[in-house]
Amino acid sequence: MRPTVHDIAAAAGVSLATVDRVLNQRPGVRHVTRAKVETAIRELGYIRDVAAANLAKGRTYPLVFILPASDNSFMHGLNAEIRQAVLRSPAERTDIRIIEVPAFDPAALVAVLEGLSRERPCGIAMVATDAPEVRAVVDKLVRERFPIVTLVSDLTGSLRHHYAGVDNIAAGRTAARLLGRFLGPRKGEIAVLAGSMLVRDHRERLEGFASVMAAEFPDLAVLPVLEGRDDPEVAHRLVADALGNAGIVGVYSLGAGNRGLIRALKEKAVDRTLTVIAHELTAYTRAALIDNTIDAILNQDAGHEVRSAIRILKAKADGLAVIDAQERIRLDIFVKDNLP
Amino acid sequence: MRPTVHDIAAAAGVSLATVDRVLNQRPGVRHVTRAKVETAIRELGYIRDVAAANLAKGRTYPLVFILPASDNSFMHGLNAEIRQAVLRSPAERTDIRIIEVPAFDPAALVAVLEGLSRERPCGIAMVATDAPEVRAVVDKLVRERFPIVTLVSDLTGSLRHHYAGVDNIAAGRTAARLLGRFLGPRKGEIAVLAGSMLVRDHRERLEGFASVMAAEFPDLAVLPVLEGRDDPEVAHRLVADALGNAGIVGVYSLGAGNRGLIRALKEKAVDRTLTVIAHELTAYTRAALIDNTIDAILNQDAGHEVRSAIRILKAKADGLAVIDAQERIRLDIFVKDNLP
DNA sequence: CCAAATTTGATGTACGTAAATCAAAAAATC
DNA sequence: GATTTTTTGATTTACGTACATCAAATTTGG
Repeated sequence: MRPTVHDIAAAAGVSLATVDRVLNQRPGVRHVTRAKVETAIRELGYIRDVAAANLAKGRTYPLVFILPASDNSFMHGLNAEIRQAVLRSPAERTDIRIIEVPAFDPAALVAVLEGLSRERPCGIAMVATDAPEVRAVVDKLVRERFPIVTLVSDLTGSLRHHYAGVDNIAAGRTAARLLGRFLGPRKGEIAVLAGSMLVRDHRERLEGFASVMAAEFPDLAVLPVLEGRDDPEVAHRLVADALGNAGIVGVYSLGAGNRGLIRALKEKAVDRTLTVIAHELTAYTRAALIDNTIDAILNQDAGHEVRSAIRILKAKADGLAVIDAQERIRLDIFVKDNLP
Repeated sequence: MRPTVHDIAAAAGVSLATVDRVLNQRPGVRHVTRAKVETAIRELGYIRDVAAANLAKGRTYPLVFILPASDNSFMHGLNAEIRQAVLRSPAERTDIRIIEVPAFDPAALVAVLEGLSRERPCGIAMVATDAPEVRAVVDKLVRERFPIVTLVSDLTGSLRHHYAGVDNIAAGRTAARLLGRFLGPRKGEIAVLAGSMLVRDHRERLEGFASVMAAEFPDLAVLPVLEGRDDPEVAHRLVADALGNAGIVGVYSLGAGNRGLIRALKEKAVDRTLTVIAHELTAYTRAALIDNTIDAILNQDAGHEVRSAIRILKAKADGLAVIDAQERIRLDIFVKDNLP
């Protein structure tokens, strides 16, 4: 049987009340007594029964998710996964609120974060916009002991406790490797379609992609990035235009707006053997993978990201450890044979 | 606030004791009364607080993991992950026991399962050996209300509640697709190294591999399977011999014993451009991926499989639902750029 | 209608922890 | 040494559920 507070009290030769004072860092305990209790805790290997404690406290975990108000499949999916988590709230003792902020707007994000400082949720998960002022508020909140995890898009250099998302540089590198290997001995040019180079994850994917391309596939030339603003219409136009260039042998789509990409490919490239790699598994990209318009899809599992963020925020709020391997967000690679 | 047993009692106009009798299926309640209580439960949307219930019951979950006594990296890793879970037992209220049985020995497995029928653990996770007599005991145990999940290797056609492992047919198909695409226009022969065709997961991988190869890559001929018995020495000999055939352009290693494969490749194929795809990420395959001896690794995450099996067995024991998406075991694809 | 059997209610204890109260003891201050 | 302050102990209640006991009410059988 694992030891209880009673065992600690007996071992330390103090009363239950004193043990409680030490455990919950209440005042009114001398240093020597505190030390005695802490020794007993260590020696008996006491671990607080979190379930019993939460029951006694009637504790819930008020969590806030901050998302950009972007109208693309991925953000919709992420939103849906959070709402799924809300349905599980009773069992998980969570109390989840979603706040949408204008996309690419650091000031708005900062304002929301400042507001939360007063509201005192027990954890914050946010899709970070990469800007110095955001970093500053995040660091301030972390110093005020708010657990914060970044979601999907990280805020490097900040004090955030954890990043629940994929390694985007590795994703770009992987895309380059697959594209390069799929193309084999062919020479030619590669079109890259991104959302915006102002978004950190897109920049990182491109960075990883370009570096592997340059180093390992010198026969393939990466063309200047097409910025489709994650909009299917814009993407369609840009790709359709680009495909006028007969030297293009491959396409890497590292952002959203794949619906436009797919349409352009079907119109313009029926007779050509383009190799195409895209990000994010949606109904559209899935269909395109099956009908061979796309050759591979790189994906991050939004459900895993949300569940992981919740687990981590709860653990941080309780000062508990997490299982690192469980919280690593993988880069899923799909070809038509391993679709879920 | 979510409703409690008290609310149910009040709503149904009965006492707490009666609600308790209904909830825990104790005798001594008339049909009409039972129906009243059940209606109240439904209408208030009552969900039992599992944490509080477990606290009151002093409940633990005695779980049994049955593994083959195979001496390969994957099984060692699986074993290690279970021991990690044992370390978390206090917090998770589990009580995990590992039983090793001789590999490929249905009779031994059946004997162990029969024994468990008396011991009454609240859940069983097993690496299944695919044999009719095993299926029969598993079905018998399921009918006796034991939660059972198969781990890594499934027992299709049985009544097991869940399979915590990858889709091996899809894995084989994926390997074929990657190999075929990596080889591009090259023609030649493909060597396949397996452990044993008596093991279901190996048979399935081969089946998936061969079908995609035949259907989509007619220029690549799959050679007869080399059965390396998951033994590095045997694998080394077989592969070294096979590489005498200059027509071989690719290798698919779908089992264990990759240490032998890698050694043979480094000795015999320095001057050749073989494309190699192997299963299971270990220290050896990882190194080989990095030094370009292997081109891609397909992997199943043993840690995820173990944690998933535990979650599912606990949920089944409590009659709770699971999050399906969370329990899907993915086929991880690693190239040198997305190694964890 | 009475006795026996069944069903229901009332109540208490327990699980491990949190949190509060009040009294008692010890330490610090003058 | 008396007084104030700080520290500690003892005890109680609560969280939501499980489970046991005993009494009371209701139903059933004869």
